[in-house]
Amino acid sequence: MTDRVRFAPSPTGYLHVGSARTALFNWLHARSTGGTMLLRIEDTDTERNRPELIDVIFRELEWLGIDWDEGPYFQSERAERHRSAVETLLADGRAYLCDAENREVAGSTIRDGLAVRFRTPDEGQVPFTDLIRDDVTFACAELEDFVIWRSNGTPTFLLANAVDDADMAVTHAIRGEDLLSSAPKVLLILDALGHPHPTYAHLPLLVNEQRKKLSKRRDDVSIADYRTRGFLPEAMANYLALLGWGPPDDVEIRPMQEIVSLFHIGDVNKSSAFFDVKKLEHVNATYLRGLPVAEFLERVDPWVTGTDAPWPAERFDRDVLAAFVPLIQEKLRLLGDTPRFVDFLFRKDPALDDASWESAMEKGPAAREMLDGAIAALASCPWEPEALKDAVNEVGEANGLKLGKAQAPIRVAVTGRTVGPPLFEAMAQFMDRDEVLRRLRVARHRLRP
RNA sequence: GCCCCCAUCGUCCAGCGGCCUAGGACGCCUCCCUUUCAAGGAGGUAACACGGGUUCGAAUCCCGUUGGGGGUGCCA
Repeated sequence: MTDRVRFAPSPTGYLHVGSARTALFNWLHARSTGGTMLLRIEDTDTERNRPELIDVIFRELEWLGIDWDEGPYFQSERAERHRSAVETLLADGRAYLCDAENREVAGSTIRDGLAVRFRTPDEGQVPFTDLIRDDVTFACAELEDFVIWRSNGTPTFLLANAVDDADMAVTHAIRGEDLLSSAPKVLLILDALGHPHPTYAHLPLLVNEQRKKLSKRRDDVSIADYRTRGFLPEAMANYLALLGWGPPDDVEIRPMQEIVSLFHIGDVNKSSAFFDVKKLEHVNATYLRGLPVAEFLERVDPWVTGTDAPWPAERFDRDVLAAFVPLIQEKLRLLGDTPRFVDFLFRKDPALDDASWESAMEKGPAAREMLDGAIAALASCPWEPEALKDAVNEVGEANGLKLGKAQAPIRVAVTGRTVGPPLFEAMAQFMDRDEVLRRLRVARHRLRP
């Protein structure tokens, strides 16, 4: 029999990085063992459910490249199974009805307005094997009688989880460590119902800089946010796979297919991991650099054709961008970095960056002389990168400046920023002489006298 | 409080009794390259929480201490 795993999110918020990592590790286990990945929506909490988020969660999983073989199943559609399991437990005396004050009420069938609690044994142990943590044991005496059925007529997570895992023949429950202490309760239900136990694997938690469990409320962790900031899904998934696990050969950035073939759930480590955006960015930059131009253009499209693009839509030229990409691709960390590297091509006037102007023009050396000199020199020199470079360099030398310093005022005048593409290539291949001269004059005018 | 889990560079990962004067990656620093920024190249910084055992030998096994985290809901 092949392994059957499930990712079982509850639709109470957007998919966040912790859940995505759990989904990914389930998926990795399924794909690396030839098993089956199920998707189950645990929507038993009618108070908190946000049904409109279900499709969003599906889309984020797909975006990450996480697919599933069965489902989605919805716990809310399995109420009869849950109810009959509770009736069985009630009839067997393994559970009891109780009122709002938690007082036991006589009766052996579910009744409106009453909750049902599982009667935990007074003594004994609940040992279980965890693929990541080895043997874990809880004493029954430590387990209070817990609610399995709410007074509003819905099952709790503990009951639904046990029944569904049994019905769906789930063999491996791979989930976050925050659920570790709920395992013995589920196991007790499974035993009382006569069902086998799945094997557990509790993943180390993802934590913030305070080493607290990542929380949707206080931490910026929505997968959607990372997507809109310009992270590539393959970079995101690759990085997520590195949290709690590492390849035996230390090659961290690699195709997911290779990770699948190297992954073993038992190799996952036990301690919590900090989600490090800096490293994520590095991974992303590496993937960005490796993208063929055509592919890059496709991926970056939302950032350059969207309404947020810092230029009038009618001035944007895809062919120009396509030709320009090789000049900047290796400089980007996020897709979202692209606009500010290319905006000067698609605007009438460059978007002047205050800090850049300040450093290159105000306190930078000899900005006036450089602009004046460049305006004169570039008026007649051959319009090609080397000639432009030589011309600017000559003006610089005349003012005692090396090229690095000399080009700064020109760069800011033409592109609006001190950081950008190779200047002379950009000018020679993507702008004409008149436009460059015009921008130099405009900048010079601002600098008067 | 009680229960459970965890403990190697700032961070992530490797290490599964000798190959460890602890390795890789991110970050940071220095230098080289250089038309900015990157990229690339060469270096550097930096860790086995502590105390006891076990063993010829411990980062690796055991116990304890300390520290951190999770749980303790008619949330999941």
